[in-house]
Amino acid sequence: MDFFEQENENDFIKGNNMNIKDIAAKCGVSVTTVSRVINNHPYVKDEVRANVLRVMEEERFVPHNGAAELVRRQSDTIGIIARGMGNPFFARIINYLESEVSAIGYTSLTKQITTADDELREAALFAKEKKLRGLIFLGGRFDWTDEDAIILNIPYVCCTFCKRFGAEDSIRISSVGIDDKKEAYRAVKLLIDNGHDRIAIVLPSKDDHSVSQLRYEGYCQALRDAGIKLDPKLVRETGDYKLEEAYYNATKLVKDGTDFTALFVISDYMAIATIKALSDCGKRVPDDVSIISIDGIELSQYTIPTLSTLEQPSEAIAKSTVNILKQMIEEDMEIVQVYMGALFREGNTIRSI
Amino acid sequence: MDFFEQENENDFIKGNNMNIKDIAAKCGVSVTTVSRVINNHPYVKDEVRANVLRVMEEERFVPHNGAAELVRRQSDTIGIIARGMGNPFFARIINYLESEVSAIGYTSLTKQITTADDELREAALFAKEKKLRGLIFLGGRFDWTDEDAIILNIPYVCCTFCKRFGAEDSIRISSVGIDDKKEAYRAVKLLIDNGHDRIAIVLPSKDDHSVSQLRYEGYCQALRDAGIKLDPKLVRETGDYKLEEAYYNATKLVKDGTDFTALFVISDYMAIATIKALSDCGKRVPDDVSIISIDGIELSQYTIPTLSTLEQPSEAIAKSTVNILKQMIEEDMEIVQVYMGALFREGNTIRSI
DNA sequence: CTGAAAGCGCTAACAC
DNA sequence: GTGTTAGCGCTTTCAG
Repeated sequence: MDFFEQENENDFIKGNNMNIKDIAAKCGVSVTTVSRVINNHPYVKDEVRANVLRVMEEERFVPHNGAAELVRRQSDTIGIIARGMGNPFFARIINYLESEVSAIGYTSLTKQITTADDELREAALFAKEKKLRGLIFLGGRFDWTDEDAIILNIPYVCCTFCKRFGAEDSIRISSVGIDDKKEAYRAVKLLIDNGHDRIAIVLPSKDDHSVSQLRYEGYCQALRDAGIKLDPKLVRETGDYKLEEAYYNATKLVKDGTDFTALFVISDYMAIATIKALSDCGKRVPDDVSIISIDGIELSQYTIPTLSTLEQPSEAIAKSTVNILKQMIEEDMEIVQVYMGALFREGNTIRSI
Repeated sequence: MDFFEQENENDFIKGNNMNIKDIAAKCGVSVTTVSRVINNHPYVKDEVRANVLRVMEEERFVPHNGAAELVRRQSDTIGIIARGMGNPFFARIINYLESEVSAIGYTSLTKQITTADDELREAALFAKEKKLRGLIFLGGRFDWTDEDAIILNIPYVCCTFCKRFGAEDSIRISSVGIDDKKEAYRAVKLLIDNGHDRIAIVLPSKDDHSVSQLRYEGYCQALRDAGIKLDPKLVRETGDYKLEEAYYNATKLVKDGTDFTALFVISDYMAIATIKALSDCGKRVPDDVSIISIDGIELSQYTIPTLSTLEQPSEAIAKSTVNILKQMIEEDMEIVQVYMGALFREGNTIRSI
């Protein structure tokens, strides 16, 4: 007994880098048996199983998953490719995605990429290097063709961005998210219904093949349907999703002397900077300028005044994304597109005129 | 020629899951040689190397790193254990850490854990399972003893939290961050120097063994040194780092009718909710209440009014963290503690009285 | 400069 | 129920 304790103590201290073989030896069984208990296979006598389990616990043994994956020639890992974690909306979605992935019994690996990276190429490398089973794209741009996508030989789902530009008719991708164009339409219509017709928009780009473009289309459509002529001076492109640029462009919008009474900002995050910019320019929200945006991040409830926004059902989106991917992996499910509705969260940034 | 093209096309389409052996065959060399060019070893004739490289490119071959790690019995991966990515401060630090890790030639794997998780246990599992070379703890609590830490048999450094509670005299951990107590002291002193002596504090906890506790100590010390008696009614513990709780507690502070003219909030993120709460209670910042906090997140520049805060040099902290870990891994460097100074970013939330 | 062969830690037939 | 054995894809001696 003393002997055993001593031995354990030593293993403990030296970091105990044992392998399945050592455990087998210690238990007086074969590696197969140990492997069986690790993987919860049947056909192991209860007492043997119990003993192996006990020894593994004692030795603080953790199997080397990588070796197992090598044999199985497949991992149980799902990759998440995220463009920009700076925006709290994405930070939150990533959280939901990760916990959902683990809930369905897979492991997740998140890779952040920058705007400059070629997401398809990065994804393909990531997938091959880590032998991923599936891929989730978050906040991407969509300018690839079926041809391009062929380098991804595993299932993938686009999260929070849907429509593909270019080959509109043959959309061969799965996606989950809100209908960006529709919700943007709804946001702008809300402003119009409140009597506004000089409605500016602050967005990264009109044609970057991301949600920004879709939301812009919604903006245009809403104006058109209301018989309001689109005034280019009211469209402000920031080039990216940064607060700094949003602030700068909103400031410029005011300084340019362009007349406007309402503002649609592409995302809550950027709206925060916009509100600040207006305030610094001496414009009151909503007395002088009404604001609405999309996303519904937690912070939108803490701006002054509280932001009126269309909230994305982020948890539901994440859950659905992961489940679809799971079905694509396990049951060869077909491509599907899921559109979820946003929820209007009324704040105090819209005034009727 | 036609034949080759056809062949390539097929590989391309079928996902081209080749291995080093296939490449070797295609090049008419041995796997060793291919391995050599993959790992940039010398002693490969230039033209052979060029040919192998070309074929790998053509086949879009990506070596299976996992198999290599298995042989080397070591990965080149550094793990990042993050408690709470919701706070933009952490989101940003993680970004810096990840890019710094890749800059020194390692790969990073980030694992998010919740407040409830036992970070040490999670870390130990993570380390063994992924055969990590080193570990970075972010935003953790520090209530472990040397005994506990023994289960980590790899180097690790704590990022943005330093001091350990409990065994104060034998600090056997590396850490990089600001001196939380000192900077909190500085923040509160700033309020005092502006004539305030009824200074409230909103913080997660007075004794949770996290930065919250350290910053609370700084608060107490500053009051003490100024001869101001600590009033328990001015101390508001939220229990966590959430906006909701910060809002609730700040509101309650006002509703309770406690007299105070200034407020020290433990983090910028929570300060945002606090400003909102005060505003909703009809208190003007800084006219009725002055506010200061610590962190210096980007958003702090977009609150109304602009938050006065002590900015953590997050990029420098991340760089230093990674470099220290690198030296610990590669050169068996000793434990070190690095304290960096925060920078006062003057906003408009402090008023002299 | 190049290759053959021996594993890394683990799983999965296949035999007993 | 249990053990033997042949690899998974790669690196690394050790001989040429």
